[in-house]
Amino acid sequence: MSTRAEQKLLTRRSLMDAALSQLSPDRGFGSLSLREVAREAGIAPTSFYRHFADLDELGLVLVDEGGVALRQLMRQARKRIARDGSAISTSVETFMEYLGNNANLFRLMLRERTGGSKPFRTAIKAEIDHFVTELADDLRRFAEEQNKPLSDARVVAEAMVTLVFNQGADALDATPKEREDLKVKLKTELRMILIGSQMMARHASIR
Amino acid sequence: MSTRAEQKLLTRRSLMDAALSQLSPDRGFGSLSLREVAREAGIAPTSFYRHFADLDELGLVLVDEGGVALRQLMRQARKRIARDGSAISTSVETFMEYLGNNANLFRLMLRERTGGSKPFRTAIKAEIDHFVTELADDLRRFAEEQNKPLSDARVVAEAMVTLVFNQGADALDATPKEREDLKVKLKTELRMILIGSQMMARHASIR
DNA sequence: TGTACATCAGTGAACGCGCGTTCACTGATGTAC
DNA sequence: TGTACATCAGTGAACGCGCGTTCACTGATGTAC
Repeated sequence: MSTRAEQKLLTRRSLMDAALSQLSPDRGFGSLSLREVAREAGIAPTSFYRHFADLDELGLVLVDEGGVALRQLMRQARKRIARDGSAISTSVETFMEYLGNNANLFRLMLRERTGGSKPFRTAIKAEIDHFVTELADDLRRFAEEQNKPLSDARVVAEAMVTLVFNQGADALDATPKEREDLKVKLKTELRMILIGSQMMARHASIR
Repeated sequence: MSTRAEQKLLTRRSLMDAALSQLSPDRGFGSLSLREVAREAGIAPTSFYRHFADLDELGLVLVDEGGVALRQLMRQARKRIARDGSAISTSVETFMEYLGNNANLFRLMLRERTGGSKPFRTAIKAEIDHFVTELADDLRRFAEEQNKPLSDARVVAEAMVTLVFNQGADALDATPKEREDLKVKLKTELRMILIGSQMMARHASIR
């Protein structure tokens, strides 16, 4: 690749990192300004337009990155579960680890999921939907392997993802100690759903 | 009450309603402007200061109103459950009804819970925490009446509230048909948690 | 009840500020021959 | 390899805009006597 093109990619990266770095518990993507992001990235405001049509376009690229992170997370979790067993505990640990390493990326996904503009919400919903679908598949496979049938695997997956994401949002702003408590709570919640779903499947098949 | 004081309260109400009316799936409280709200309320921007120190102060009053709505909701649900039974189904129906009648008030509570400024998040968390505590009490009482012990009633209540609020946020932007599907899904999720918690309590007491 | 004064919700002009966006430009990098 | 030209990432000045906030004001309502 040529020097000029490489440099351009680096600047683009700076802009994306600058946007991410300005996110915080107090500030959502919607409160960023183009000039602020350019300033943080160390370029003139006008140069922003060499890379993105507007802030939203940059944001959508970040959402894509968030989706990639989610898929990595899922792969990692599967690998660890295959090795260590204990699906729920391992998944929660893996999720929290990813959360810590990509705090602002997840902040974006967690917050704009409800707060952002239409294209944002749509894009994030698509990423999460994909995640839910994969999780539902895993749950069905697990259920079959262990011969413990599940009722409404997709609903189970959705509920789990909702709980994980919400506790995740809380964990982002929590102290390490609180974070441990959140993990314990989250594992309990997921276990309840799983057991409940298994019981419902049993009763349904008896009747 | 004097005419002047009455008029002042009416204007104050107009400002709060104006702020609420500007909320939408696309626009959070953070994107409102004082001038916009004053315009919508039909007064000069400068008159705003006769009623609130700034927009955040108005927002916090709205959060208080949201808390009142939540407590009403809970009372209403209890009354109906006492009459109709079917705690989960009745609660979900009552919640969705309230959601429809106070859409923007709930939008505020649901969104600023994660997206807003510190005082906002704190205020909303306090309201939700209160709600969770009451729900946990109800769950324990129910469990005792029916002689079906529950494990971790508070965790159950938190999980339920998280799921209800999240589906609620989705329901706000959904068509009536989608809303019915959401209700069914939500009831299934709540049942899973309840059954799961009962099973966990049984196993814990056996051991 | 009538009068003189106090209160205060609402006003309109004015301010400085950061914003997004346009434009014509510069000068280093890349390309054709 | 050397030269002439093309590309294009980054620039700085300039624009109009809506914003939050201040200020001295107005005039209807309220109060004291």
